[in-house]
Amino acid sequence: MRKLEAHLALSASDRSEILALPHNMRRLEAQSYTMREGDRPDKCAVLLSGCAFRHKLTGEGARQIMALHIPGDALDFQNLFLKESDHNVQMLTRGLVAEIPMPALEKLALGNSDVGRAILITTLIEASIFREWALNIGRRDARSRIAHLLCEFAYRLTSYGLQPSGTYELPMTQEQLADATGLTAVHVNRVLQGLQRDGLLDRDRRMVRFPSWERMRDVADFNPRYLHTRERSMPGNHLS
Amino acid sequence: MRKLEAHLALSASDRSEILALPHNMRRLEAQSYTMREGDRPDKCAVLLSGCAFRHKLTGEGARQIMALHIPGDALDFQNLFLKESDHNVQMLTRGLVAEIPMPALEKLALGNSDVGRAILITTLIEASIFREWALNIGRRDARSRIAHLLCEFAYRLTSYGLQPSGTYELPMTQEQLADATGLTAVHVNRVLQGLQRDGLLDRDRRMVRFPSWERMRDVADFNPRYLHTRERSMPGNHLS
DNA sequence: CGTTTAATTGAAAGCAGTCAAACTATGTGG
DNA sequence: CCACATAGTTTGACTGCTTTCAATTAAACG
Repeated sequence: MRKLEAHLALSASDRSEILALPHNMRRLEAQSYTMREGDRPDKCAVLLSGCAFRHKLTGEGARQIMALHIPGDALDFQNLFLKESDHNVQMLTRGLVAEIPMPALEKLALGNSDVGRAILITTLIEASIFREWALNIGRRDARSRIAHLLCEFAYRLTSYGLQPSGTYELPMTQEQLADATGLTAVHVNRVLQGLQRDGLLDRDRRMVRFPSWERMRDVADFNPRYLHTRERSMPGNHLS
Repeated sequence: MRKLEAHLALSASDRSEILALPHNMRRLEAQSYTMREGDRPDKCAVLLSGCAFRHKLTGEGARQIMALHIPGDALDFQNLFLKESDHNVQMLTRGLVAEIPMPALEKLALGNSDVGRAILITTLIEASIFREWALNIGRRDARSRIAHLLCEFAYRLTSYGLQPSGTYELPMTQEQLADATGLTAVHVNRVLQGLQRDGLLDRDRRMVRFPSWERMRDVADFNPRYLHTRERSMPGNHLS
């Protein structure tokens, strides 16, 4: 079920230990919070279906989204062992999560070195994504920023084998896209139209398609190295 | 020596295990690299003196700095267990580092759960800093961004007890400051002058002083929660 | 179907960037 | 110890990418 744990590091009977973790399922509506800044993290949600995002607010209320999450992602590894969450995690769509009590998870992380390593690696890859986003927001122009976000999402979806290839649904409003790229919704709209006009992007509602992955990758300045994807063959797609 | 390890979590005989790690000292010049994007990380540098910074480059060569490091920081926890570094770490000033072979460090991290927890917590706090920087770059104006950077550096210096209070040396050029805040050096210069004109900042070379910590904190929208500083009394300073 | 939410469009304003030159430290060699 | 070279800071004028503000249209929802 939560086998995504194992995706990042080899495991054997570790699987059973993970599956033996106490947990309870919860169905969540879009926009509902999994974690709020200031909360004491007492459980770790694992996304089984639906998408989520991670964000912070300035004192003036401006929002910055710093990560997107897809099914299989653990949402609260970032809060392990910390007393107080420093950011928010919210559902993008409705979905299903498994909530694991933090103490049980922490105990397993420390007790089983395979699991501990898998968790560390997962959190380090998340940190790598934060860094790439900082670069994206700080040093690329609007067009590249948005293209980069689209590429990352496409790549993560396909590399985890949930979708065949370059067409997918991006479950975000343009305002959320703006908050993820450090832009305004109005400008996101214009840039999206620009990409479309230049034949880099097809859109219909939330569905997006890249006529050419290579061209999109180039305008996005997208290099998947930072995702540290396992070097295993990725069947049925032409992404690289 | 590298007791900073222990700062973040209780340890006992763990200390000796850490001190027993094989390592060799190295004196590094300013600008020299500790780690380059694409490298296979085979050792972890721990900063004993001097400062360092972490950054990435876009395909066009623009640089984004995403973290600063002060003495006591381990520079390469972010690369533990990863095959290929996704970013660069470079010295800001000349300094001294202790290089620990990754395998030995990884072995200790997995074998000793106190050390493992300390390392996880440290990396999670670093991740939290990346998130705050994304917020800073994406959603604050130039003045707040720079003020925030100055506050973070001041706070981290004092909270680790290396400096008495609000006067310190920021060992960065304005160009580096620009790359850390997603601005240009020219604009950084103007904003710095603006802060000075408004009595928020005193400068002399690389020395900076805040006439009023509170006012600076306010323009910076600085809330140290994200640093997860241990809730212990911080003697001899008035920061909060 | 009416109501709310999201996407679009246009015009105007502004914050930050660009370019280029001048100035000031800092450092090195003679 | 001074002259030259280099790196970093400062200034001015101008440009432009993005934001703002407002209004309109389209889609989503119950």
